[in-house]
Amino acid sequence: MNKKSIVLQTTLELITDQGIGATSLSQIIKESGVANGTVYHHFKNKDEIITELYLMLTQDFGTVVMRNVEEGDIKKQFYTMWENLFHYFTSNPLAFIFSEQIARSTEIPQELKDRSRQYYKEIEAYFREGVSQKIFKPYNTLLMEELFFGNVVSLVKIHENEAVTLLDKHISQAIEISWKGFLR
Amino acid sequence: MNKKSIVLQTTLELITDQGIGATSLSQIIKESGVANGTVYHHFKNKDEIITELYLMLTQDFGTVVMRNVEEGDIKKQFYTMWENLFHYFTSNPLAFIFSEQIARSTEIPQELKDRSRQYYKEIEAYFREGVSQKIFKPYNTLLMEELFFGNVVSLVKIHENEAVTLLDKHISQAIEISWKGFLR
Amino acid sequence: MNKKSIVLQTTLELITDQGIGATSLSQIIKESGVANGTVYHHFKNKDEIITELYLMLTQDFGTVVMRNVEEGDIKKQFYTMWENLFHYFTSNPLAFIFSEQIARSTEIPQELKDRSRQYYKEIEAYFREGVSQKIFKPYNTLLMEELFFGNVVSLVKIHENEAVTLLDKHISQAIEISWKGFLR
Amino acid sequence: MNKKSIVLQTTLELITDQGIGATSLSQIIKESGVANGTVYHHFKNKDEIITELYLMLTQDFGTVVMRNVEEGDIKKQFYTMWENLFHYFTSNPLAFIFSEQIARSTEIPQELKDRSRQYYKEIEAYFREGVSQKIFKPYNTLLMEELFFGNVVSLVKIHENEAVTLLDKHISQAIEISWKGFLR
DNA sequence: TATGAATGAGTCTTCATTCAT
DNA sequence: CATGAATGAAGACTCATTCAT
Repeated sequence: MNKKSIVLQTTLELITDQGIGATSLSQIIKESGVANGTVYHHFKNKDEIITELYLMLTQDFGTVVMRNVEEGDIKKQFYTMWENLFHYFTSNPLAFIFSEQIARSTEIPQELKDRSRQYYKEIEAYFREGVSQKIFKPYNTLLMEELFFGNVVSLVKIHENEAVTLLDKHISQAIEISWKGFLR
Repeated sequence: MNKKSIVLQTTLELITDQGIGATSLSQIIKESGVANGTVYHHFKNKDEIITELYLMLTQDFGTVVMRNVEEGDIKKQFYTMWENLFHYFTSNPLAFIFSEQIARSTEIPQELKDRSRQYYKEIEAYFREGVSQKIFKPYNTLLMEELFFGNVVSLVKIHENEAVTLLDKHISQAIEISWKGFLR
Repeated sequence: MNKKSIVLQTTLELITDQGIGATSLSQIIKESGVANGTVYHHFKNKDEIITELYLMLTQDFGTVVMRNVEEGDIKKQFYTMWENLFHYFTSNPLAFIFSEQIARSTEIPQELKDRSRQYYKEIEAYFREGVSQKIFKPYNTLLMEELFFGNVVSLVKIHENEAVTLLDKHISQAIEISWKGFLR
Repeated sequence: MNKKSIVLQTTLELITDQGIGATSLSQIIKESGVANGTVYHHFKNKDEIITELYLMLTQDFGTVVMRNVEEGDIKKQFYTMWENLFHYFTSNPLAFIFSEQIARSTEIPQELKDRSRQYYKEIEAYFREGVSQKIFKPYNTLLMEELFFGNVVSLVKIHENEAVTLLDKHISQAIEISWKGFLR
């Protein structure tokens, strides 16, 4: 494992722990046991570490939502997509933090944000199909996407909250609530 | 307008603009035109400014959700609560930022967070009532609250997005989607 | 003597010794016994220290050349101006370094440079007068100024050179050479 | 063109642009596209690059002044020497920068400086001859050299100044002024 | 001959905070 | 109430240099 990977890994751990803003380069350096200059040999910037991490984490973001989504049953697809996104976020806490913290941040170049928004395209197509099949009511598509996404996020936040234990049935309930909202 | 108010006001503007983490005391001092020591005369800490601001903004947080919520019709209550929260957030962007950013922040004392979660109590009571009236399906109450809250947040985020213009019908659609999810 | 003056004085000494480029802020801090932040309380920048020093040193630059220059005898005026400039530079080594090092530097705002070039105006008027009195040959005025200035600089450089001792007669010789060049 | 030459060439360009002090090795490496270690393979030091460059540029320094200086007429020799030096500096801007910047710099070993001062010997001999021919007044020889040299430098500086266009007649005037100064 | 990973001292600067007035 | 001088730890980043390949 080379120094670059060590730096990335350390940064990932620190950020997951403390958030992006609270993580200083000095900390990354101290924690990773790598020399000051070594970091700057591999990364132009502190931001570049974040960016690279971001790309690493979100490169499969687009595909993950649609994984195992089989043609045909709209409802079944909904459940799969929902669970995909939920498990992606819970098993990649950093990806979650990133998508929540960075998505809106002005210090991330638009081009980068766009790349992570790619997956919306497929979700949008999904909702359009649901509407044309007369299963969903013809709501505004962007609205549907955002609410869908927001529902998953809500559940992930509950899951993150250490004071609460999330059971499978709660997940089922959440998906059910989410699903019912869009129906005719 | 006294110096203390000036500091608070300036801080509010800076934070709304840049977020909490990116706002330094030096910046507040420079922007407000108030002297270094004056800030420390009124506030023990940088954190105390944030805290005071937070309390100022959230003191009506609890009541706002339940404003004009008339006894009786569960559905009508739902719409009123939803709109209350939505308008509160859109007309108090800072309150929104706070509730989004601070919720997770480790630098805010639990006691403070709890205080802002006060209003949940009333929402919780509302959902319990809806369930007992057999209008809502008996989902987990915390789950219902969070999804309700998350739906409003989703719409506020769309509203914040400068590239999108949110029409009244979209708000209606969002509330409808939100409402339908909880039904039996 | 307040901290600001101490910083300026220390900087002056260090720069005279080592040149501008070789003088670091850390050095100034260590040498002056002033705290890190104190320097930045008084100066926005490292450059601002230099600039302030520059203005301090060059504010009398304009007047110094023409000091004690009595109306009438062109030749006598020449000798006075020459000696004025020479003594100014030798007794203000930093002013000399500045005018040599900074004059051309791109990091000094034009406005600042212009201010120090102010004194040229008076020298220019002098040469014009000498020409109209048919004492000087009608050379290009800018050329005369620059050569005059350059002659003084040459002598100052010899004076600075530790290996050489400059006698009064050498100064006289230099002025004489300088003077004769411009005659008809 | 081998890597060593590339490094030297790049360094030359950067220094001409920014001066010696402002030119870092990192910059040279970045600009030349040569690897880190490659530079250190060819040069022991950062200073060694400067030194080598300096020697490259100044190796003909001594001969250049005396080029085409024919035996006999002192005045004609003077004009030739003057023009030689002037054209050398204007066509080798870096050599000029070096001779101006390095002369004073403490980081250049005395031995190196001396080597560049070699050419003074010939000029010194020239002035001695002029004096013994009773054409020049018996001024101190070092003084004459420095003033002679300084005059050329003054003209080069005018030439460098982008705001001014230097005509042939100005050059003639400058040489004439310079020449007359030394006469009996 | 050429490469680039690795280093750590050093650079300028920002920050939250204290204290005497 | 209000000021601003003073502090020093910590921040991001640059630099010249070494070394294994």
